[in-house]
Amino acid sequence: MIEHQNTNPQELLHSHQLKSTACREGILQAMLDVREALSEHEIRTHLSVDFDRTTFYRSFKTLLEHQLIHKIVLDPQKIKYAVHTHRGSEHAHFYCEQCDSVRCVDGIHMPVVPLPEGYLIHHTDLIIRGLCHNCNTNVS
Amino acid sequence: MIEHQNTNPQELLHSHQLKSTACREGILQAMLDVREALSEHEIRTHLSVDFDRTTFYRSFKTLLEHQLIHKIVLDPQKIKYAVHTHRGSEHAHFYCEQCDSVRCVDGIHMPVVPLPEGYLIHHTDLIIRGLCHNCNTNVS
DNA sequence: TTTTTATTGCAACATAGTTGCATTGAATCA
DNA sequence: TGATTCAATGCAACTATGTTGCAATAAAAA
Repeated sequence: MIEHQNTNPQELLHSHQLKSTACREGILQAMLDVREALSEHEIRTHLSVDFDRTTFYRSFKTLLEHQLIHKIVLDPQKIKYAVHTHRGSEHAHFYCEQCDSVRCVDGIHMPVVPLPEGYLIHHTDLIIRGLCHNCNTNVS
Repeated sequence: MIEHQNTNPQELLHSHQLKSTACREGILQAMLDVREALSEHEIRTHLSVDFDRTTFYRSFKTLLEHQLIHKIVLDPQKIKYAVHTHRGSEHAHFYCEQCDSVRCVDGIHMPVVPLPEGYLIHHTDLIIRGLCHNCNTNVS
């Protein structure tokens, strides 16, 4: 149930043949700490050191390419990143429209989509939008 | 199978109690002509008249709010819009990673997601990425 | 410890979208 | 038909999310 509990950023990076740099480590550490999908801004505020935006995005790109993290696109101005855990690569994401949190959702079998002849599927993204337990029950 | 064949932008707008303006009409006309989800740029090049970007985005916003169109977010820099047809509001989208086209996919039953107690679902987005028939069979 | 190669920071640029404010235009009223 | 009214438009400025080129720097290997 609990992923990467004993895994630190350095180990993660080295196991993927990636150099261990401050920015990459910071990004991974933030994600491992918070256990929710985080935006660039959220990661930035979580870190003590500051990095140039370019460095951040280059780190994201590297981590994405090597599948250490994945990206959840909620809106052009609302992007979140999360570490890849033991879950299958295909899983859904729940987005709470009130508290703005994104959580990975296990136990989903992606729908079998009846596409016309000749279509090839590479990947399927499933985003569920609504209210999380906390925001749904604590009605203001 | 063919939607909005005899529907023109003015009728669409009036039936939704919206003023018929040049920009709104243009956007809808482009979508009805092309029958694919279109980006702002694609709509812009399809139109003869030019509008300010602000006007475009305000028109999108209005059309979205009144559910005449819907938005498909593929990436922060890759956004498409499509007219709402007779399909149910919940349908999947197929994105071809080669030719960059987005098509609405019918006949999908959205997966029933086993969320923890207390969660409330408002909407589900399903995006399938891969190669369309044309790009898959016409291999270069 | 030196070398090599990848990472970093800076500047500049691109796309997608929003807000405030003055002006114009669409639809309604008389 | 013409005046009125409120919404839509255009402009300027700003935000978030990226990307690219280039020189300086740091990480890992020799």
